[in-house]
Amino acid sequence: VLNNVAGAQISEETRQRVLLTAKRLGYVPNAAAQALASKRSRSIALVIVRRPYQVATDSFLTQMLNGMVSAVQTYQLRLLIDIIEPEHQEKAYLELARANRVDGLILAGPSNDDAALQTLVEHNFPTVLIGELPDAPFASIDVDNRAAVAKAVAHLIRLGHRRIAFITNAPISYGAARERLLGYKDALELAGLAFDEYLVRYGDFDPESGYRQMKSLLTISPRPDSVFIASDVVAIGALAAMHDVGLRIPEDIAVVGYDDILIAPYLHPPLTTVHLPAGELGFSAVEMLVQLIRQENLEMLHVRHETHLVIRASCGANTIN
Amino acid sequence: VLNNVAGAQISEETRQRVLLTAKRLGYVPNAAAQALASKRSRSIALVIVRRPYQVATDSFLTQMLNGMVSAVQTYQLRLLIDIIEPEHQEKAYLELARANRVDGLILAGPSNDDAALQTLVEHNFPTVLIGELPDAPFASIDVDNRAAVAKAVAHLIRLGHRRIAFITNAPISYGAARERLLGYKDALELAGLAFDEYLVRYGDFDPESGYRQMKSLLTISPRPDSVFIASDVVAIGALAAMHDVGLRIPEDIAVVGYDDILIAPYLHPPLTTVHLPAGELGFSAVEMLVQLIRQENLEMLHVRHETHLVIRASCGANTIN
DNA sequence: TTGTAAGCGTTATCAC
DNA sequence: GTGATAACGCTTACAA
Repeated sequence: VLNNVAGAQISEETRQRVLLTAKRLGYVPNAAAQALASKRSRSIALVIVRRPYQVATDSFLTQMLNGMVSAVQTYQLRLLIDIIEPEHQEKAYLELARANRVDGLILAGPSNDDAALQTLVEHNFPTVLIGELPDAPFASIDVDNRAAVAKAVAHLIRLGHRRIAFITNAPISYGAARERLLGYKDALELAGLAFDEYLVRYGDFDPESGYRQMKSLLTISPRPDSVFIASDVVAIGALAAMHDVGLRIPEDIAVVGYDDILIAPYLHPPLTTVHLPAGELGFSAVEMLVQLIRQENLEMLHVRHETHLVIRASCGANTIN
Repeated sequence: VLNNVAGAQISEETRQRVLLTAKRLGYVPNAAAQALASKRSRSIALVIVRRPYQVATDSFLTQMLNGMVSAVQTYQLRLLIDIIEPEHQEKAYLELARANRVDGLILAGPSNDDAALQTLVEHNFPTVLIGELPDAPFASIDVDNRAAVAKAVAHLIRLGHRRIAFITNAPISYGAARERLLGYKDALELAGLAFDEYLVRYGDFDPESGYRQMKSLLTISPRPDSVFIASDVVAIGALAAMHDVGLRIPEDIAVVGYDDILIAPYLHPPLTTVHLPAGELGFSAVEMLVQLIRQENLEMLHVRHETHLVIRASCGANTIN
């Protein structure tokens, strides 16, 4: 009665009697016992492989988390969260899986060379990656980073910019950083502009890295006429660097970001940026994981969500994209 | 052997044999079984009572989360996270407790009139509140909001400001918002300045509310010469409103925020703000909860952390506090 | 120092 | 329709 089993062969009277008594007794099923007997913990884990302080600044992550929490609630699951440093990712999350503490895993930011991933595959443990990992046989959810950046950089070119600098969102060891850089190259090439390694800098998730790299870019002569920054959070630091030296945005230098975090419209100036559906990414990551757990067939092993460029004041002209 | 029991009366040889075989077999204890037998799930939950989108913008929350994750790792616990809308807070987290899914609860943002809190008390369930709740018999972790704001506003007064506006961090139904407003009044009173209800506006966690309330404040004539905003995130919106109408900060209007979120130094201009030790708050919330779970006596039922004013460009003169 | 058995609170299966 | 009983994989207490 309590579990609403499908093949219910129970008289309505008994049913009500059970329900009533359960309520009267304040009965709540014991989660551990359920998990033990059913071999399902009804919880999943979000594992973020990142330095903690880099998590703290990442409002994109928070938005994604919201989507996950929402999905988890609709599927009646619990969300466990773990943040582990890139160094000791060894088996940190393996224990979660092996101990059956969770039914599935959502991994954000692991790298290809992670040995633990291999173990996950061998045990056929339900896992969804945030961001694609080449050659990894995992379900993943992502956006087309390369195309999204190409489109945004093309916009800058269309506005007349020619010396377009680029700051990555993260070290180049991260797949997303590589993809975004490729998108930048694509756009340059398409416009017949030469790629200049010297206009590229490497951010590291936080504003401080953006500040530093932008300062470095500003020493170049002639100065870049615009800059694409592959993370809004990093862009916040870069903006500060430009303000520091009295540059006007976009008159002196145009800026385009990536992620469209919630404060992007409130920055000074409001930031033109590539919009990512953060919440939806989180939501569908959970959805995919649920299917995996239920052993249903996934229509798509790698889902890609749409992005679009949001034009605000930081890049000048209010052109339609 | 595996559990490293205290009264260990085991020959070193056997010990090694056990350890070795366990490793060879790839043995990992089943979490559910452990939880069932020991009546301890070794996990705790963080419950945030807030609209999801308001969580997404709140980088202060993220910083606190970091501290919690760190503490949870040192105590070998797991962290479950739940975000529930203020409306149906009814028993949402009660089930977590009653089902013994978690050993303890950290509650952020609940209000006094929450009936579920009462149940928690009755069942004597280990619970720590983020922020104090008057009359609630719960352990809590907080800062002295009132004194912190008073100090910051006093700083503005010392700089010569007289028409100091105030924007709350949240609706006044929140205790923290009330306390901070009281601190503002304290400072005014101490300086012999009249409190003017008309200079007070109510923020609502996000930048949009700050933008809106600041716009409203700017219609006042004569214009306020400064504004204290009881949340950096809300302040981001307020800054945008000031930029919109071409005000120079701090020349035309001085701004002081609250929280000292990680991007505060990178705002334009860098934001003077009350520093809260977000990570430490999170960390010690977990520590307190652990003591509660272990049934140890808490030295202090209500712990208050220190704050200090961080002077940056947004308030003008670079005075020592 | 080692071995044994009861019990934790469910689920799942099968007999009635 | 309903009731009984064996797992589930540990912890804990106690016997050897």
